[in-house]
Amino acid sequence: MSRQLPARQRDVLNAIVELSEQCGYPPTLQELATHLGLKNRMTIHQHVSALKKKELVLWEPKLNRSMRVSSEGLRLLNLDNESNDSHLRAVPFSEAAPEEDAAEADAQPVGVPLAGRIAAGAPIDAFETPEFLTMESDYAQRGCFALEVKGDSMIEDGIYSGDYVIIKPSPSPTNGEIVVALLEDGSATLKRFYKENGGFRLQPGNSSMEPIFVSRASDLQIQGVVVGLFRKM
Amino acid sequence: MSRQLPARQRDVLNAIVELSEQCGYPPTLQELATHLGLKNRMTIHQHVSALKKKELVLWEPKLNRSMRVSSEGLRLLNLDNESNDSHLRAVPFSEAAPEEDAAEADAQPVGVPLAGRIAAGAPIDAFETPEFLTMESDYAQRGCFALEVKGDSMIEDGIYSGDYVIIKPSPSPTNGEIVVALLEDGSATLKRFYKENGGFRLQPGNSSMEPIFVSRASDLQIQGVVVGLFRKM
DNA sequence: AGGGATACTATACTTACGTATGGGTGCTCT
DNA sequence: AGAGCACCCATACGTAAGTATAGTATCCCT
Repeated sequence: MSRQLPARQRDVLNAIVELSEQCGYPPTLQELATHLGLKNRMTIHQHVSALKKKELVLWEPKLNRSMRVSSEGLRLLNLDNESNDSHLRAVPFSEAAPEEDAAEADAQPVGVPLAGRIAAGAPIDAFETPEFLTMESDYAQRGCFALEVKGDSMIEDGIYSGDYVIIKPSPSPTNGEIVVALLEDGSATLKRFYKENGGFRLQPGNSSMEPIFVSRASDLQIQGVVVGLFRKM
Repeated sequence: MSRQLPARQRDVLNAIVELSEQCGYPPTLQELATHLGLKNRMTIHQHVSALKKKELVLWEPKLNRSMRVSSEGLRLLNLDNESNDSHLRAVPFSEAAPEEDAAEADAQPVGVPLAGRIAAGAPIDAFETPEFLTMESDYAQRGCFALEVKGDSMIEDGIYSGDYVIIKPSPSPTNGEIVVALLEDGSATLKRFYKENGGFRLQPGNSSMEPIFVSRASDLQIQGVVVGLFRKM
């Protein structure tokens, strides 16, 4: 098992993600240091170097703000935030950094310009709502992952084969949510989740398919709930 | 009309977008300069300052790589790339920059980790496909915008009310594509586009609705074609 | 003809970023 | 006890980035 990341390195990884998300661009070593309450950049330099060697972080030497968390790095964070929910945020000694985070000021979402609303028959408010539609900014950096859908089990909910569903890891969904369920035989499906009569019902969104009933919780493992859907056309 | 952006400023705006996209982080003034074939950063500094004053660019003074194109800036680029297709790429004097772009090397997409494929009944390849699902990185920075859908005109194509469609501006779609059509009466709809018999047919994806026929091209304006769909759940 | 906007250049200063060097403490393992 | 790791610190250096100042050339406008 190649996993066994030192606690502080995971904190750093987390901080990179957080700061990148907040500012729209990756942090510098100094910003990371003050964010984590450290007095010296060199400490961060060592940690990030270690993370780079493990290929959890992409980092061009000598290049300002070139840090990015790799695919593996993000997945590792997902897993950790899931299983280890009692873990404290970060910030080792001083709970709040003494001076305010300079980087924390100008948070602004990155996204696709949201031009307006298109109604069937009604006029379009062309370019009147200058907002952003944020997609991966909301999900990518924090806990979520994507799955490609194969099959028609949720077609009546507008989830088609070939779509991508965004999954937020959550072992205990509420009734009616669409979940990724891992069954006892090792198969995984996308179904609507209902807890009832002491058991569970997994309801497909396809009237030609039958619901699945699971009585024992140990036979059912919920990987997460669907929080978004994306389709390339 | 507040629009009338000097040609070179739009080039700079474009370059910011391109380089950001390529590297995953915003460029420096120097990188922009060499990318545009300029010998001195100061030129870029002036242009970006102008862009900042017009609020087309967000830029923290003295902060490395803190440039970002604003909402207005992106929209402006969309419009320009659309209407002014004869415009040359950039690069004023020397067509190709003499030295290779240092920033151009390590392009790597940013996105949601794509964990695997979920099949109805088949086992999930849990965490075996370490790729990324890129969403706004593919669209945001280059020409596309989003619209929120209201109505059921495309429900049989899995586009529901409340979804967001990603639109790529394109005045001349090919048959069968889903387009945003602006009709002569000022209304806008989402329909499938067919050019036939010298006229146009706009086919809803809803069998309880009738297609719209338009005979004169001047009565129909295509805002763009749907290249993606996004749903928050 | 003059004013102004656009566009580019050169030189030089200041700062902050990345990095090298050299320590320090506490823990675990053998 | 010593080796090794995780974790932190301070100092110092080279360089690249942002910026201030100053100057040139072209074009358009009234």
